[in-house]
Amino acid sequence: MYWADELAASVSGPQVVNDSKSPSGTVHVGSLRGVVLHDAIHRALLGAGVPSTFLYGVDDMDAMDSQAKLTPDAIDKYMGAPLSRVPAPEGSTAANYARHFVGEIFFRTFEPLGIKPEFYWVSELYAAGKLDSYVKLALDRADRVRDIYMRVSHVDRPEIWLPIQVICEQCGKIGTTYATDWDGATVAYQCKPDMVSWARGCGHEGRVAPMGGQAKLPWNLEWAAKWGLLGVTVEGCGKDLATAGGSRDRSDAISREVFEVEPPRNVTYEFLNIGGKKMSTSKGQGAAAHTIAEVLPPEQLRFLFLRPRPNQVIDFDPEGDTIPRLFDEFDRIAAATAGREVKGELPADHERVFAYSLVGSGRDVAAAAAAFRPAFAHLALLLQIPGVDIADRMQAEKGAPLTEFEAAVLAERIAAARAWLESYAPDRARLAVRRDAVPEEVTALDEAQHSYLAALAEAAADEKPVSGDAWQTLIFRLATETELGAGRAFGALYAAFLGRSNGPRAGWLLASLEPDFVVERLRAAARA
RNA sequence: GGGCCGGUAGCUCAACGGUAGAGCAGGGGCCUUUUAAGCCCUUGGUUGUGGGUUCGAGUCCCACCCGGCUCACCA
Repeated sequence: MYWADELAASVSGPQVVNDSKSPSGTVHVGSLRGVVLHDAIHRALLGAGVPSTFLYGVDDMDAMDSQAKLTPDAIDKYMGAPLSRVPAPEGSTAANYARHFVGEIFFRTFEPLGIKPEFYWVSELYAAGKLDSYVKLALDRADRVRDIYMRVSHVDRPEIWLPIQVICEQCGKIGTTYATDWDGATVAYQCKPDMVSWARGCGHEGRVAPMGGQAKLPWNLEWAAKWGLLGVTVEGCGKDLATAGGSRDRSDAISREVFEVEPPRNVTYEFLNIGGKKMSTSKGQGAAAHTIAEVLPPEQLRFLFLRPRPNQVIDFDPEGDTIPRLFDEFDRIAAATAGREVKGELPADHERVFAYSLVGSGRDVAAAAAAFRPAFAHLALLLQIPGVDIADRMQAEKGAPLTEFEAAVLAERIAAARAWLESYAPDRARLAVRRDAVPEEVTALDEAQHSYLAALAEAAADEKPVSGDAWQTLIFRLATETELGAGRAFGALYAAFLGRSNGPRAGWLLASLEPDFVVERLRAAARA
């Protein structure tokens, strides 16, 4: 059984699925894995008749700790401040930094994927006082928290340490304060200049009631507090958090022992690597979620994450064959789901994988599976040939007019193929006329082919064919006259202009180039 | 050091415990005005190593070797 269905079959009662994101930097594709997985869980629950709510929270009370996106003068002022209080980058209309990066950019990728969670912002939960009871519990039971840190993770907190992070009343930073002395209503705190290396505190000291948004719980406690407050029953997390003695273990223990709430079911998921290496935000290119979304239509993007098991690493190399292969594999699974015979082995639950990859849970899976889908690589090549009516060609391939759905798929794939050709496609997928020089592949041609090129050059100079048809006729006529044969004649042409052994309909290709260039190249290639 | 994932054809990968497969690459074949941007055929394997469970193991268990990521400060 598919893992999400298995999970759905094993729970009882209404479920609350939660996922969250700390918005401190650019959001890359890997971040989408959790989103898609949680959506699949949510859909599996609903499909099994289990009432389910899907929540998505933004941890925007976290301290700003990435200066990559700040201007130099803003670094000093805002590093260490809660993300909800850091201004958005210049030019953005968003209310703050978190709203900009998550609200304006990341969330935009959700909708096309058919993912519609209920969004919430943690800073608002604090401001509304909804987490106050958890803050109080954590402070009252600080000794238990310290014990858990020690026992679960071997992290030693001094006795005066308190599980609370106060926002400095003077400089507004949260990453630089150290709180002590909980008296049941207020804590003392110091805003330390050297608390952390990445931000400088102002030195202010004071007492404050850590309620109503004046302070936040440290990460592990905040996580557990959200579970309690929102009644979360299922929440997966990346393997970095799920490691033994790591974040998840600490939060689970805090949930049970400090807040006395059973933690949610976990689904640990692996990372997505780019070209075998871990994703690097600094490298930028190819990693940002919204960039990949341009090259992969929603169904393929969902499929990317749903085809492998959650705990399997995904290697995504946009410059390799990952993208075309993803389309082909999707189409293969679709064909299998439609009951057609396919080559190769299928995953055990291919029809479930296919269904969950579709955008929108209400869709007719059988009809979607049976729909005509043009092969991605084929499309990418057709796009590069001058004068091809793709819609026409596709209709001919299918043998019937495209349905509205199929036309939409086609449009989606054309856009994706264009984007792919522009940014990631390897040279061998690109059809480029070698304008600079005669391709060296020409030297591999035999004497008959060289004479053919010479003969064609002279015939072309003489007859000046203009249309694709005229060129095509000429090409064939000479191939026959010289007894070279069409195959080898075309091979010679492709070598001379493209440096490859095959290519698009040669007549139309040559007709799309300047006549002088064509004749000159034919002559040069004949001599090569 | 702990955790997770992987090691299967030359390459990239697939395979509810039930005859080890696909794509690409390689080899062979198929065009007289063209979906050769295609199609057909084909070579290729001691599934990292050693044990164990089983009628049966790529798959489950144990140990080990190699590689990758991750955690161990913060979130």
